[in-house]
Amino acid sequence: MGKKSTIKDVAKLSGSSITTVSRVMNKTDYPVSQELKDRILQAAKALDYKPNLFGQMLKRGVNKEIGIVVPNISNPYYSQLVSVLEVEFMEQGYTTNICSSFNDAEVERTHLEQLAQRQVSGVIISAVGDPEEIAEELESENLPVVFFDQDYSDSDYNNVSFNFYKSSCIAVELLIENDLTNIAFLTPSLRRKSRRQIYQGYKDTLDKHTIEVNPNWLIQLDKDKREADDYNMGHLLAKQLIKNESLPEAIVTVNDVTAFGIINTLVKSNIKIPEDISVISFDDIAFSKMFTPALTTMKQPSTETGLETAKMLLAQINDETIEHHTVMIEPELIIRDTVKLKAVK
Amino acid sequence: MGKKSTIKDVAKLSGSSITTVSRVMNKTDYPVSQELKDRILQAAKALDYKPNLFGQMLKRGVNKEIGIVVPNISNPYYSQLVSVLEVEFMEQGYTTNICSSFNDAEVERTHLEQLAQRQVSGVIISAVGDPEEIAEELESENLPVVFFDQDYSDSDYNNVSFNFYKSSCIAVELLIENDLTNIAFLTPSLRRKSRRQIYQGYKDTLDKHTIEVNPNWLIQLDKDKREADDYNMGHLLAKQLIKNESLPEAIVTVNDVTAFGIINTLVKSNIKIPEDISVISFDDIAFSKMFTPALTTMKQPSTETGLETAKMLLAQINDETIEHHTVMIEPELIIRDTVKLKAVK
DNA sequence: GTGAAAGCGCTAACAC
DNA sequence: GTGTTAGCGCTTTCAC
Repeated sequence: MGKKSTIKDVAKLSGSSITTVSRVMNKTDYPVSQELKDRILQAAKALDYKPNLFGQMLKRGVNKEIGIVVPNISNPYYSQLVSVLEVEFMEQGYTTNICSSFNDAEVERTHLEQLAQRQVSGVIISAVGDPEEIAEELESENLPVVFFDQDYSDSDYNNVSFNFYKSSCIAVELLIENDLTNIAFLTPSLRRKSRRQIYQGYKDTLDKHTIEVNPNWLIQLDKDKREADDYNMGHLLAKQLIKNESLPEAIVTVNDVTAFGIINTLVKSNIKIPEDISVISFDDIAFSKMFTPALTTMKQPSTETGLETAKMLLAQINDETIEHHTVMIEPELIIRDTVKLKAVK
Repeated sequence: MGKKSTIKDVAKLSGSSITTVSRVMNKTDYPVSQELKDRILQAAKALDYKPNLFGQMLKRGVNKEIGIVVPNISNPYYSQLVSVLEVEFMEQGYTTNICSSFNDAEVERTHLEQLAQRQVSGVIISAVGDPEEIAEELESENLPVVFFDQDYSDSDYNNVSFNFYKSSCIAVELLIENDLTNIAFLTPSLRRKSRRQIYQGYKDTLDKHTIEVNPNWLIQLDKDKREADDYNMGHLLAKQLIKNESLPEAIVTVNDVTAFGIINTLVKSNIKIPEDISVISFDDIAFSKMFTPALTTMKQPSTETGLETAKMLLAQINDETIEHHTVMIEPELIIRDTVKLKAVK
């Protein structure tokens, strides 16, 4: 009750030595007589002995713990993904340490430093700071790291990312196939690489079909607007769109929550979705199927992403390969009710 | 690069002793000549020295880390709340350790044991296992703990919970005020105490107005259905309701996601919300305002809950009071579009 | 089979 | 002001 019992207490109570207690507690295959083993186990139970982690770690120098750093755990995409990582690593006997950077490179640095101090076995990160710096820093500490979420496939990192470009092409193709060729692109900003990739897919696909892009149909918000609330971003974006004298037939936007904001604002202005305007976005969060009208979207499978990052990190830890890998997660088109499909003849 | 540098290395390089290095690195107000201090700091930087956490902890015996245990981080209510805790504790110089129990008491036990081993400073938990056992276990290790989410106000724990009963009364009063007196109660199950409290509020308020309760209007699902997916629960509940020859004027249900399932299913059967049936629920998650029709709901403020739990735990840690406290978070009625309001004359 | 003893990196009495 | 040293709880040679 008062003080925590230590290996010494167990040794004393069982009338043996700390060496043997250590051997028994760690279930090594070192030979210990059954009788002594029983006595020690019994003493340990009686004293409610639990090995002090810090004593162990200090000696062993390795910590079976994985650091996970994401921008914000309250974002459903990340919380879903982190949840996958939690069970995956638990099964492999690793503890997880989840940190939110709150989109602040400084906070991120602090977390990374703390993780290094704890001597975690590896780090999985959706970085907000400069990946180059992070990779260098971590690898100088011999910490395996895998990045996800952003596409660094042209650099030399361990990286699992999503094929934003292809995803965007598929989305726009769907629109065009259904005779929706007057297509707007709405985004809070084009700062993130993933968004630029989506935009590129949009442009290239339109080009491919020799469809002229109306320059009014690229709508971005002022860059000084805080990126905090995607829903509100969607609202602002839609209001801006409505100011035009004519409207597009379809809208491509960068994520589901922004799409919700756009659609709700449009509907309030008596614009019917998808009858008047079709909408397609990217993510497929859980709520997208509950939304009215149910969202047509390009699925970015968080489960698969989680599984792949975990697998990659574990490989790094176990095989100690220095080689870096990139895995690209492929999109899946989820057709629901926000894109007006051409009537089948 | 190769090995991590230790306090010894710094002492050697700076030509001083490990004691002084320790003193300088810990920024104690112990007097050290400016000149030596500079030399040490410089050496530390050159070697990229970071104190080994385990060495420190072993010596100090305290760990400025808080354990947070929730059923599932992927649930938006919890991820939101955990996010609040993260920033709150970060500001106080504590690290957080977030664990999901996945509604499994066994997993929860394991997490708690690990947290105890790490000698965290305290634990915040939304328990799935027996709180009595948990409290006893943790307090025998001198670990302050505060429970949230469930109402243990009649027991002697540190506890911040939500006034489910009052919340339910307010919800039902709103319905009655608007001449909606034929009210159904739909719930996945009545196993959790919080749900029984909501049910009790429903019954008592109806009683108070001497409104007869149609026994068909209490709908629960078979207890062997897994509680995993509230949305699907809502779907099942609504299907069951529709089987009746007549329909209620209003529905009370236990959380927003279940309400989404109910409403979408009703709408598919050409029942108009709120014209034909009004719906009110509990939570006010972020999506409730995005949903169509926007949900009328009793807000269970996760931010306030997070702030209160953090405050309570910090008080326990710092004041070392043994006294237990209970804080009740009060509900807030959020009127949106799912309850048909009586026309004002 | 078992245990004594060294030492992981650090802090804090205690000298000087 | 500065350094020596004991020891936190544990694992692991090494000797018996």
